Amino acid sequence: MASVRSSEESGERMLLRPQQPYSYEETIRRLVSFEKTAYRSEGGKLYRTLRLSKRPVVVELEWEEEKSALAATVDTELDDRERMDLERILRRMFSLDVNLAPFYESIKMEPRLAQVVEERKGLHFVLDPTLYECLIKTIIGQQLNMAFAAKLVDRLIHLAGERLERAGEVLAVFPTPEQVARLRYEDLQALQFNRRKAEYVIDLSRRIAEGKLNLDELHRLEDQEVVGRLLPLRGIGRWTAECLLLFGMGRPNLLPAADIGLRNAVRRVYELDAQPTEKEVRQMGEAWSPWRSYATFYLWDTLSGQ
DNA sequence: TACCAGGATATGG
DNA sequence: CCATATCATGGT
Repeated sequence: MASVRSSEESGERMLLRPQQPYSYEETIRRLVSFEKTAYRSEGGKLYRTLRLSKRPVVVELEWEEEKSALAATVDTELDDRERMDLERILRRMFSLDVNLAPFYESIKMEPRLAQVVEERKGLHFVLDPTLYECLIKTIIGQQLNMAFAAKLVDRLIHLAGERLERAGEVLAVFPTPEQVARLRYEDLQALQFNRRKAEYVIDLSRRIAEGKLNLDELHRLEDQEVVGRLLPLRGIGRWTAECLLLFGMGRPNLLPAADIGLRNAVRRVYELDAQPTEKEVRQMGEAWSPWRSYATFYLWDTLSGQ
């Protein structure tokens, strides 16, 4: 994909064309309502810090309507490797290469879900840039309402990550495992983490920092193998492992059937008298294969906002 | 006030 | 093996 160097500033800008159908508006709407921390939204532009191979940068994102492309701008000059890095990261994060046409075609058989999908045409997953970030954010989000969970994530980032300045504003970078490994449990308790959650987050980070756990190895495993590999770790249950497969890895056919949010959404969309059981959700979800992740994602989206 | 949040674990039966 | 309490806070 072409990247253009601006002559006026020292930064540069690249254009990334997504697989259609793609709705930047829908995708960002969900992101902004759900992720109060990692992204900063201002005047139609979105800011997010990302780690390239050697250094963190602030990336400014906006939709370029005439070219139907995502425009990414950084205020620093990138070398070839960083440029390729950034493009790869963004294409993956914003699911730019995921073709939803087959999903939309197959979902026509499910009228109620088809309605939900129709209202959100082009909505794509936004993945976390790293499996580590995804795992930590998911653990923090366990059991908590999303607003509070976002607050805790924000506090962790500002405590442990570097700070970058962009247009007079300070943005924190999601910390590395090494940075979190250096914290004490009490540091996170002071941020209103409960003791156990402070242990989950720090112990996991230490394990990774010490080289005893390599999350990137998970990429080559099947879904169920990934779950099996993660379950023995303290603080990671099935739900958390599945969230990693969804929001860290973008696996297409996951169904977190026990998830309380999904069950509430299914109840509403299918107008059931009672909250369906995990088993019932699993049975209904058979019909959504091999797009169960996206079906889940669209159902989750019915919960936020409205 | 009570109860639930896009859970996981420790403990007791 | 199953049931229940616990967590730390915000929203309803």
